[in-house]
Amino acid sequence: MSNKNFEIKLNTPDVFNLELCVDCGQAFRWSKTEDGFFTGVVGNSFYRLKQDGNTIIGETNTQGESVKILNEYFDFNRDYETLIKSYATDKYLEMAITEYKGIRILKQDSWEALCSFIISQNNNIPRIKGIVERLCQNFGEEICDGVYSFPQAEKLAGCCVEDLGQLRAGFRARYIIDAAKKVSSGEVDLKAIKNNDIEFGRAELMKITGVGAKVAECTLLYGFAKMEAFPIDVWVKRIVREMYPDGLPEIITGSQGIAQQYLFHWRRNSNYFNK
DNA sequence: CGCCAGGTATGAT
DNA sequence: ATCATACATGGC
Repeated sequence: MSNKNFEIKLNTPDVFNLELCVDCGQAFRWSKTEDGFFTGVVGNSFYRLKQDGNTIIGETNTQGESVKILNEYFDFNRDYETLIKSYATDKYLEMAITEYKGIRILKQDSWEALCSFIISQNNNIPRIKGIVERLCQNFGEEICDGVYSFPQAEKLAGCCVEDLGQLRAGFRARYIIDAAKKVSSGEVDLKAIKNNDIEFGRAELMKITGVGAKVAECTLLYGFAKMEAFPIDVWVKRIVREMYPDGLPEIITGSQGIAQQYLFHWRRNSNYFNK
């Protein structure tokens, strides 16, 4: 590919860790290469990124505003330093942050997030990535050599379950199609979800077969940047039961989703739990 | 091989 | 309303 190189200087490098951001179970299109770069697709652009202290070294296939796009994607204007300071008053959040500082909630495409988290249900992360990759390979547009965009809802709306057989998505295939049909027809209005409160979004998304409370929360958090969304999966269930039997700490109110990401990753990966 | 995975739909109490 | 079970597939 004909690469365009760029650099991003981070104002607060201590609250950004590229590897943690793209590999903490919130996005499924990034992978690490032998040379320490992370490759992935944002919108219709392919990126190769590497963090070196306060610098992100980048390459992309498209001419354009990569820096601006990634500033938005990584949500660099959000003040994580202040947030993390307030979280540190809670014992367990403090432990999670100490070990995994640098996690941020990415601002992903709404439809991609919805579709990805439909696929995520009762599934494991490596396999989710595989299904998403096959979905892109089979139904997306080739944006550079062997790299495909995430397919539009309109494209999938015309598919039947058999058409998705190659994905090996199992029982989730019909859910993907139902979502594609309802989103492309406007029966589920993603723009309206963006512009309305979270309760509206919950009700709207749960019109889709295969979207329950958990997938709806994930979509609202990762696909609509609604930081008050709080997905409860098996790991968060565990941590609530073990650490917060009497309720979550008050300080996370308004940014529960961010706290959730730290706790999720910590509970799932930390040796503190002697996994 | 068996248990489990960033759950949800469905049907039975 | 709450609870049990099936669900496709494959990671570990």
